[in-house]
Amino acid sequence: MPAIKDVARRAGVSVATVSRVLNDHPSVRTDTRERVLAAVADLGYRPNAVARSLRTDQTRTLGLVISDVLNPFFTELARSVEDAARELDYSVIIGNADERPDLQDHHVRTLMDRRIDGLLVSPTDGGSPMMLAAARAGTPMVFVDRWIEGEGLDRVPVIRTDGRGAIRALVAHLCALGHRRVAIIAGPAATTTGRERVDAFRSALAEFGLELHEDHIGQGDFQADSGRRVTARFLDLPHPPDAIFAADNLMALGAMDEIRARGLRVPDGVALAAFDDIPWFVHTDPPITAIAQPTGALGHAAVRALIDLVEGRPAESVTLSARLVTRRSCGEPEGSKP
Amino acid sequence: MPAIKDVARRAGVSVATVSRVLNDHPSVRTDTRERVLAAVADLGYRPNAVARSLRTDQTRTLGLVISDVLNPFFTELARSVEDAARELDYSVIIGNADERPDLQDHHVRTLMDRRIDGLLVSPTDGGSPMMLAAARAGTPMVFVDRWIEGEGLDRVPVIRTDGRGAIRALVAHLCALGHRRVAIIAGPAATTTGRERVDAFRSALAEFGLELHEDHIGQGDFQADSGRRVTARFLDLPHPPDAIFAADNLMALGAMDEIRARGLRVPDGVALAAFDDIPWFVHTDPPITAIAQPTGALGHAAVRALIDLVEGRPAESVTLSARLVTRRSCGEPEGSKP
DNA sequence: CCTCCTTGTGGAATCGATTACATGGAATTG
DNA sequence: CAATTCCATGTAATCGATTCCACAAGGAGG
Repeated sequence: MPAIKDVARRAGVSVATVSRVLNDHPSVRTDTRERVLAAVADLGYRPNAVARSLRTDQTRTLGLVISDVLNPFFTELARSVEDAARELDYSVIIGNADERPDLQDHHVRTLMDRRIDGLLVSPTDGGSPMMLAAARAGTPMVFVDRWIEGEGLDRVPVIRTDGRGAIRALVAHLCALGHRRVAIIAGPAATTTGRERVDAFRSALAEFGLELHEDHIGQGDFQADSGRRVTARFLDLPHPPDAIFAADNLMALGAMDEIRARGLRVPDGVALAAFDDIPWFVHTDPPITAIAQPTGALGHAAVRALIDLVEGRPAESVTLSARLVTRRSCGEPEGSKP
Repeated sequence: MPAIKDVARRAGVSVATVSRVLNDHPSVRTDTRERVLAAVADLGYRPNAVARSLRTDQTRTLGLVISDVLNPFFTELARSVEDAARELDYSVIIGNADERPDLQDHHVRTLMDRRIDGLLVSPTDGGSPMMLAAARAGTPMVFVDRWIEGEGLDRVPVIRTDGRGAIRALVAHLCALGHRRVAIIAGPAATTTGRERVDAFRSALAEFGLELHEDHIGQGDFQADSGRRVTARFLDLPHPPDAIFAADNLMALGAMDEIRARGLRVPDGVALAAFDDIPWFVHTDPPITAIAQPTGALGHAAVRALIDLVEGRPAESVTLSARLVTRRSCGEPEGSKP
């Protein structure tokens, strides 16, 4: 693989001149520039990004650590992050934490070792030593979707969506359809989104004069299996709920599984709704009512904030709004009854 | 961020000694080693991977270029590749080509610029100049799932799954359930998997005395929308098929959509099956019969082959077998009739 | 006691780029 | 026409590691 000195030799100039041509520095005579460009083309030369990074102390690379690649919400997020970054000539390295704090730390560590310019994290868990270290070391850092608190982390912008409005709309929808005993499959209490969604749900219910009974809060871990388990517990209750809200898409799928395994139908046996909309919800039976996050906007905003930080500009937290997508899993949509 | 010379200063030794400790070279006195290690811990020093890569000419990084991150098959593949690589102390940088040759080339180029040690590709399209260049430059390279032909590419190992057996089983299953007019939603002819699946399907049908009519071959592009379009065309035929086989999961979803939009039911109105099994197929109505690839094994085998190449050992192509997962979308499973 | 080998360590070259500074020639100006 | 400025280019330092080579000290063997 040719290096800059090979190009220099072939063009009959010094490496400095080649470098100047490559970074289009103004003071290079046109004919020299052309000679260099010709040599570059002849040799198929491509600058070594490793060497360049060492010298300039920037990699034009962003790290993205997500909690679960297999969750369509996160792969959509990753995709939009990559799109946004590419437009600004940055690359993205994705690390999948698989909801495991140790893996999350592993990825943050290797990303830091690679001297990425900035870090985008959707943290799995509260206590991450490497992330604190990264923040303290002054690495530009932005949280997406979830965030954690900690010393030195209060300056980190958070790009997230506020589900309160949509959750309120969902509760209104459930009420309108006559559901009264509603339950929630919550996410891990260690995650902000886990806690928030329960809170929002509880207060929305209160507004409608309903109560969220302790028995009707199930602890899940954002994975399908936990949705199944929690739903089983709900359905075994002497007074089972008539509507279940899952705090993420995977747990909703698990819930659906369990409901169907018991020969119940959605929504007649029990209504179901989920946080995080995904393409597959259209195709399930029945299509699932869900709260959709503006994933694309989230990714773009996160990249913009991070690059602002990277390039020395201040960045601010952004909160977008989720919206309710009504389908048939809670009962017939309003307009469609005779 | 501390560099090796800071550690050296603090430990009162030269950088050479620090480097030796870090790479545990044997000839370092125990007490020196401890002094250095203490300095490393005190400063929270981490070696700069960029500098190390420049010097050693290896990045311990693999590139993975896939055709569509939003397709669960590929995200599962990416996940297993990352798992396998991590076990061998390699990182993975994923590039999403989005089924676009230009994006694929972009990713191959930036990965090469970063001097990754090896390249894993599931190519989108036949004519990729950068991939040919990479192969010619001697970059270790392995194809997964799909592959392309070309000068210099015949030495590239291919890690794939052979669907013939499973497709034969699927055809047998369809026949047993009384389907006779079967159709296929094919993938792009430019991809090997696109062509292969049609061929295998056609010859399996022939074995059972059935013919694959020209009208019953629809051209898709591995995206949901194309599945919908092709299915619409099938159902508008004077003699519409009574079973549809989609060459990938996304197109199957599109097909399901169209079928349902017309008020038809699966499998009574028309049977449906897909290549590539995904978790969601369990949850659709009805659950979809699919051909499952051993994705985890595929990823592991691909990484193993690539690292063999990287470390100078020879590597061979591997072909695994897919298997049929019978669910209810083609009719009641055999044993369940009274 | 001298030579030879081993062991532990430091000095300096090196990887491939970028960039401050030096330099020589042409152009501009008084 | 001499002095000054500017333009195009080259020389060399630098980034942070690894590693070859040199060298000093200490032990073994004759």
